[in-house]
Amino acid sequence: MQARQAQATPANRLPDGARAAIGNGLRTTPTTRPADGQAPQDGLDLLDQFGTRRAVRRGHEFYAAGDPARFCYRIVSGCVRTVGLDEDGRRQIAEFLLPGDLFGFDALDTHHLTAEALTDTVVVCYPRRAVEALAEQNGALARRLRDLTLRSLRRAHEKMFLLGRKSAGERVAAFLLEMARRGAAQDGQGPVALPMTRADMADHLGLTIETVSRTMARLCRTGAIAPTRCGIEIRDPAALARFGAVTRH
Amino acid sequence: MQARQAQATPANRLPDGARAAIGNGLRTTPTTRPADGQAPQDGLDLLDQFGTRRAVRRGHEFYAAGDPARFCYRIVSGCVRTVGLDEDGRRQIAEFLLPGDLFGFDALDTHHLTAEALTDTVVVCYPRRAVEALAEQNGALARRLRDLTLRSLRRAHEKMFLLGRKSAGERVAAFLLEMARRGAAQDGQGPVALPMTRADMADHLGLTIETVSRTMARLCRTGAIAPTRCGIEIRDPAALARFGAVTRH
DNA sequence: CGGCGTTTTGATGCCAATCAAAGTTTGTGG
DNA sequence: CCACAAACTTTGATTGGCATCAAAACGCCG
Repeated sequence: MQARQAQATPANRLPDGARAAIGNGLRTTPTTRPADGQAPQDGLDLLDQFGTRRAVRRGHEFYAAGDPARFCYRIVSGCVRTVGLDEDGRRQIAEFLLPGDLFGFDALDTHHLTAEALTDTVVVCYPRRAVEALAEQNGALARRLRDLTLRSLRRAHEKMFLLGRKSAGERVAAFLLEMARRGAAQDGQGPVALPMTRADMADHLGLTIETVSRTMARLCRTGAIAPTRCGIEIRDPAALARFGAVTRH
Repeated sequence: MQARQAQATPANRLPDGARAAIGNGLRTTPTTRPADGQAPQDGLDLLDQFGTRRAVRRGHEFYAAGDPARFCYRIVSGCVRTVGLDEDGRRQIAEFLLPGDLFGFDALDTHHLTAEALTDTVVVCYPRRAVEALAEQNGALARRLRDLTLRSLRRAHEKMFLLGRKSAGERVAAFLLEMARRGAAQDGQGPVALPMTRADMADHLGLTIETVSRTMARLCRTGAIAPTRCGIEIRDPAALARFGAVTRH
């Protein structure tokens, strides 16, 4: 795969907004969302008054499994992983979170996963007490929080399907397409930032690093994707979607 | 699929005209929980006034993936599975639900899984509109519903770990221990009902029927469990918990 | 440049899938 | 109540996909 495509750095080098402009000054000012005069339709807007900005360096954790759940977060920039670990050191990454995503809301009294910054990350941080208190009184917010959790649950079910029933090829292809979609990819084509390591992908997809690497190499050879400096570029979304389906069986 | 449908449409509306013919011989008495004078600490108690009893025969479905979410359910007796299916016919069973369990609450506008009765089942059935309306006004109920979903999410994450990182032996052992725990087993010993088929277990654990069967046979040979008429008996919970750990690697 | 962590690539092995068939249980109809 | 068909389960033989082991190539940062 080291075919090192010459055109590796065209003008469109910025698209991974995920990792652009991260570590600049961390203020702790009460955050207000991108100013817009619209009415607070989204119950989550209510939280903003309690939010404080916080920067976390790559590799550091927001909270660990078992910690009392004191804060919830919204990502401003950067990338986060939620990790489950077992006594043998086996790891399962539940989700990768990108700018705009919320995390830490999936807790009862304590967190059951660990949340770590994949890259230098800036978040808005909400005290859980405030969230709960507000939700108690405000139906819209409560509703919104439940929706959030329901969506998360739906994704988890899809992931269970992926892990239980899909081949390595399908898993990798599905993952790349998901990242493309979430990375605000235009029409499914174009560059996709992959700020995580192969080990992270492997632990997310229930595979080994070697299998992930081999599978991506194969995808490159078929021309469905091409490697870029810090991610890939999707050349043929349809081929990518078909992949695994052909390999399997 | 078998004929077994008494097309009678009783007094109360059935959820879905298409598949309406689910319940036969169903009374529609307003349900009250086992009478107890205690205050309604549990927000869910509020729902009882809206609940109606309904019987569904084995193999029939409560709702299908894609259906508008009109009802939620609590199991009185019987057993239910929530199923995800893909175009190739591959199946993933998200959960088995037992008496006392709730299901159908994990929906936004439509259900994304199918819910089917594993055995003849009796449920209490709550109109979703009523649930939502009540939750909008009642913070305790809203909170309770979110907790419910959060617990479900936590289980889903554990299942992702199981599917992504555990061996066949560990999966089967974990499943049996879980069923034992949920079946109100005394101290983890004793009989465990397994109302589902091997195919169901396989589709829940991301394995094949043959592998499930072989693994259980091995567990029987080691004396950790023993077969019973319609399930198993756990003879040695510790050995069961160790199983897979020794086999793996 | 040189050390180190990550990624790629290759060789080999093993667990679980697949293929196949016998054995058992369940349900149906005579 | 029995006979038979269909579905489910078990067991065996074989294959194959992914893990594991191993080492080279690459990229990063001091």
